[in-house]
Amino acid sequence: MKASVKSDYACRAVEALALHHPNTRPLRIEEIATREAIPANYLVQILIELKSKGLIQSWRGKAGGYALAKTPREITVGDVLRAVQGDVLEMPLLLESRCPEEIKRAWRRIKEAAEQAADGVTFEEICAEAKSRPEMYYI
Amino acid sequence: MKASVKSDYACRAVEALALHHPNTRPLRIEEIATREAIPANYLVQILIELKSKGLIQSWRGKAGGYALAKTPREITVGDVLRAVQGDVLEMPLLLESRCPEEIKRAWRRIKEAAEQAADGVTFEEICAEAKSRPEMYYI
DNA sequence: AAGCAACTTTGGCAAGATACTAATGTTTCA
DNA sequence: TGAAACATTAGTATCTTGCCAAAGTTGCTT
Repeated sequence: MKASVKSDYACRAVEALALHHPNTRPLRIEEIATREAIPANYLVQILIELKSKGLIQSWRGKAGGYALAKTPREITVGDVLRAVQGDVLEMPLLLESRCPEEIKRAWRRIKEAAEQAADGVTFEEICAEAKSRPEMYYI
Repeated sequence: MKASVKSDYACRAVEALALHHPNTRPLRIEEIATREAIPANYLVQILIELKSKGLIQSWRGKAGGYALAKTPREITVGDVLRAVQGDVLEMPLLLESRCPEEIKRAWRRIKEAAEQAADGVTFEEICAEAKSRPEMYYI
């Protein structure tokens, strides 16, 4: 089981938007990409997914950009992972009939532990930590 | 983050050996492969890794095969995952300098939760569950 | 000492996933 | 109307996964 770069990018993008919150001016893709050192062309696709899951919203046109669709307190790392990769911990083998039930139970325990941990971290907390670090600049 | 088929095979192989424990006759690759419906040619490589990490032992020659190197109580799902994939939850992005510290902390919390869950499941428990299921046959 | 039955090692490989790039829309606003 | 932004789609190089298979090694048995 390995954490993907994409999931990391998604969390960092949401963090950038959360730090910007509740500023009314939306953040442009390029701004987020630059701040978080994410390839802009890739970030576009991630933002689309986050939007389709209702975590962020966007505006087109001249003064367009992105902003959170909820408060940072209402968004967890688990929400972001589910938006970007379907589930916090994907276990297709839980559907396999050849896997004995007792092994499946062990997998489920690990899956649920990871989910609880991910759902326990809100972006409000993440922002608080970011702001307490003196070397961090935010707007 | 997705659980691999390989990890599942590894757990099922160790379960087969644990159910056989403490019988002195070692289990042959083909026996394990048949019982757990694992491709034998792939299972070979998995067993080698489990052996190199000290979880199982083997004997060559005519009466050769595999057996646990410890008791089922001393082996956890976490041990098997670490043997087969290096870590319960691999997070190469924790080494990335571009990832802010507060996001890394969130990743670590998820990683540690998964590790604790995996380390909390011993193969003694798994065997107990297996033996309590009436449709399960073991020797 | 010969031979066989097992484990061991190595190499290869097809299919899919990952992490992008890029081109071309489409919408909004000045 | 045109520029600036988001949105969509296609392509793609690289890596990983999940295997197969062949050749090698060891130890027991006869």
